[in-house]
Amino acid sequence: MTVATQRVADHLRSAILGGHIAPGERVRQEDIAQQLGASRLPVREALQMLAAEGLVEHEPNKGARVPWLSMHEVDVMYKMREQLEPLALAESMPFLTPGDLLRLDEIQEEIETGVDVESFMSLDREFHLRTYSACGIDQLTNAVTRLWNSTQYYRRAFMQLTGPSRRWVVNAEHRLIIDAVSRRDEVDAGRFLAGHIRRTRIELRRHPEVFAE
Amino acid sequence: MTVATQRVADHLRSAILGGHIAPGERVRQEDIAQQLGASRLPVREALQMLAAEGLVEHEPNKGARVPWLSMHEVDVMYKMREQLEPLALAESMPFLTPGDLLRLDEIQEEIETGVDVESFMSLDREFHLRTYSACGIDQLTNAVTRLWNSTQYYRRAFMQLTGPSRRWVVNAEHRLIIDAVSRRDEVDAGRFLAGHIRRTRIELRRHPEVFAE
DNA sequence: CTGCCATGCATTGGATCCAATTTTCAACCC
DNA sequence: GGGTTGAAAATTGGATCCAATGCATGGCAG
Repeated sequence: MTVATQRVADHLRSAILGGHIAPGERVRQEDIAQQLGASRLPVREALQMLAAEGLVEHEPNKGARVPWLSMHEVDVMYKMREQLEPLALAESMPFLTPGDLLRLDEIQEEIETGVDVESFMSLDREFHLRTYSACGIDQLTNAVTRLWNSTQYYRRAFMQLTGPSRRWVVNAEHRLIIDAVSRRDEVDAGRFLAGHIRRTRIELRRHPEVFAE
Repeated sequence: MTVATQRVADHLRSAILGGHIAPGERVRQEDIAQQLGASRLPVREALQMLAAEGLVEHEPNKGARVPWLSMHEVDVMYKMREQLEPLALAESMPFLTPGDLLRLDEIQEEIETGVDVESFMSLDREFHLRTYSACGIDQLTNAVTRLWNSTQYYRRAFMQLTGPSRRWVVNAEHRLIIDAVSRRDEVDAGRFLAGHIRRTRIELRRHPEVFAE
């Protein structure tokens, strides 16, 4: 079961995260199967996984499609991030090596060179998620990753809309977080991280045109 | 796909939550299929869903089994609950009807009659989860429900071990929460709820014999 | 008697096939 | 001309079948 199913699930996940399958769009089993040279069966199993992750919706006899999220839904998901990510960072803190800290710095330096939207999205994602994975608690990292995945489309739409104008705020916040993590100050780190997420949420709310309805 | 798969998934979920399939136990596809009078295919798809929910682990060519959780994992999951459930309650608060509040009171009264472990588990679950579902944000209620599901086995083992001795603490905390919710005081309600979960977590940590290793 | 290897059984992984439902599109009636 | 109804095509749901992998038992050699 697993090998083909896993391949298909990974493919579909990155297709959705990459914006190649947009909200509202239907995912036909046969299409994906041919595209990957597999039968429909692994595709169906992969779709069940993605449905459980919230990346697709499944209606009986109608198939799978990527769901639209309302602004309110995304807003609440950002509030969830605001609660969970400081916890994830605190749980990871004891396991972060000097090498991890160096990598954080590298990522941030690259972000500050003023990369394009796609590169920024990928680097920003790594900046946050790689840090959390050190805690080793799958249930926690999975929950956070799911929140990132489900909201990725709207984050991209927002950034394409606003451009890199307020990128300097992100940089300042990231630097504060890096600094606190380096000092192993989990209270400060959590505070800065929560503030960072909170500010992003508020800014996102200023652009309702990104969402459904 | 969905009707049979959903049936199988629901069946397996309640079998695991009911303790009829314990951690470490293997879930054979053929067994479940015969048990429900279906073919193996819906079973396989249901197992993918449960795997994504964390209720089973899937190893290639070896099949699915219910995973053991370490004390540390459960501890972190309780910390996640401590973060998420106050948020869920706050988001639900505006949508709670007088009827909902009445139901909360009913449940708590029944708990206070001194029911057995199984009834308590079910009533306690309803007390918490039904409240949150009013918020209407699937991503939030699902996340919380998953945390309850994954830790249910250890909660039951803990209660069977300690008996109803400290049930009065739960009752007092529930009453505080009900009262705050009735007053529509989301700050107090969140505080009491977080404290309730936190105390449970600490007490659970006193019984390492419940966990793996 | 013990440890290793091989053969056979059980279980899972994947593909193909058929039935059921939905969707599309066109003809027809108002 | 627009809306409704019908049938055909497309798509999904479910079952059966075959291959591949893992596990256990038993035989053989040391």
